[in-house]
Amino acid sequence: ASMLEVDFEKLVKYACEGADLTLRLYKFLFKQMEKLSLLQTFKNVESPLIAVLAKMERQGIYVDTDSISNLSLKIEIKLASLAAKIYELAEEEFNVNSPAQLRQILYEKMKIHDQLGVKNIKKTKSGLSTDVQALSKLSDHPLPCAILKYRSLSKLKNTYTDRLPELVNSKSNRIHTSFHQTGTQTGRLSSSTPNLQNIPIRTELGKEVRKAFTPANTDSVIIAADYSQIELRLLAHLANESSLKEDFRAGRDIHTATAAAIFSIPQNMVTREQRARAKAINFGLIYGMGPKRLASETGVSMAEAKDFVEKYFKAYPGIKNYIDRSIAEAKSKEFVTTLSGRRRPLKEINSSNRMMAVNAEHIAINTPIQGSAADLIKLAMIKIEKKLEESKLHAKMLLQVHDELVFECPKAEAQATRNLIEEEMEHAFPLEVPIKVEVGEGNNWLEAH
DNA sequence: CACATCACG
DNA sequence: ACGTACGTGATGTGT
Repeated sequence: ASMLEVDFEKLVKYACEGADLTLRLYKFLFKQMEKLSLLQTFKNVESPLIAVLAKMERQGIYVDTDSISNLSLKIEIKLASLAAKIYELAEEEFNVNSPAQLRQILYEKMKIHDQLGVKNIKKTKSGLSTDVQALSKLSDHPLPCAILKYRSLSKLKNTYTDRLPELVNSKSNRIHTSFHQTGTQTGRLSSSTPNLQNIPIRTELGKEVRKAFTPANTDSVIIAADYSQIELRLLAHLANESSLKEDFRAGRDIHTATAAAIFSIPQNMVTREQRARAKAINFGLIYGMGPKRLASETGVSMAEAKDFVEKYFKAYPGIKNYIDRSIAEAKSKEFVTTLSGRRRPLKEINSSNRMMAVNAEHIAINTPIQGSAADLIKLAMIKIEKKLEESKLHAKMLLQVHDELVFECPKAEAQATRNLIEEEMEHAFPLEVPIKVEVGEGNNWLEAH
């Protein structure tokens, strides 16, 4: 029933109750925020962000449903022929989407892991895993190989190409996501119905999906602006690490610079493999990695991985110091904080359960970095929205994807808009390291990168 | 509703 | 001997 049909007396009671409870909640929660020193984050970041997000949700993003429906048809044909091939190889028909049935076929009926002599298949609670990591080890056999292709196609079709056209609003002809400010442990946003923060980009067919996100008319373009290495830059700032800061100030390729430092060689002598290993270390650090995971990521022995980490900490002593300080501080306070003062409780860090305590240590390293990056882009969003309004430019902010902002903008204003976005993102918050933003434009979201 | 899987940063 | 990095949301299966 519509609100207008409800009995007036009942409506009055309902509305007053809503107002009363909201006020009481406000008073209660305000005191809580005050106690936890969260007022700064609330006033400077979360509160002004509300209107920005509301505007983005209401604005929506245009999707070329014709091209995406075509993609669905294409995938459907490929899926049908892959399914036929899978049934032939398995010598029976079964539900390929069922991990349970798949496990039975691969490991019990055909024993493909034994055939190929593959040992280290990881287990889930219910038995041997059939996830992408496991099947990749078996991909010399045509059946797991076909299943991998089937999986990636059905994911693309079921989650994106079939679903997105259904979610186009018939009044606006656009897709309207919901952004959530309170859904994550770190201060990042999340996005749902649909989640527009996990639109494919890594595979060829995935890129086709991203190409369907276009301006609504030919007079406009999509602008995408990405923070470059934002988490490592924040690490350099938070840890106050001189060498890492200097690498960024000099505009060096950070993974190459790290490789040069670890292997004690000039930058121009760094091989692709050395750079890849340095990248894995840089990446792993942000997560609070251990040498075991590093060894498996880079394909070296445990001893070598330990050696890398040791050399890394020698090259960047500030990082080692920062990690030790962060964990010690987290243990004494039982919470960690970000640039804006956002906090994440971390009682588990003093747990007598070693697994839980170690996990909490990883969180203690990662959350200030990930959360500060979230603070930074939120501040940038608030400033950009304000500046766009003041400058009478017509660009619309459409999406935020953690280190990226997406806009739709009249072609005639594209250059001025790009300049504005870059300036505000790079100077959202003063840091000890330069912040770099890569801005691009195009006729779709993929081209804009 | 739990689980396994996989899309993204 | 064991497990084996941080943060999300959507889907299909199976109970």
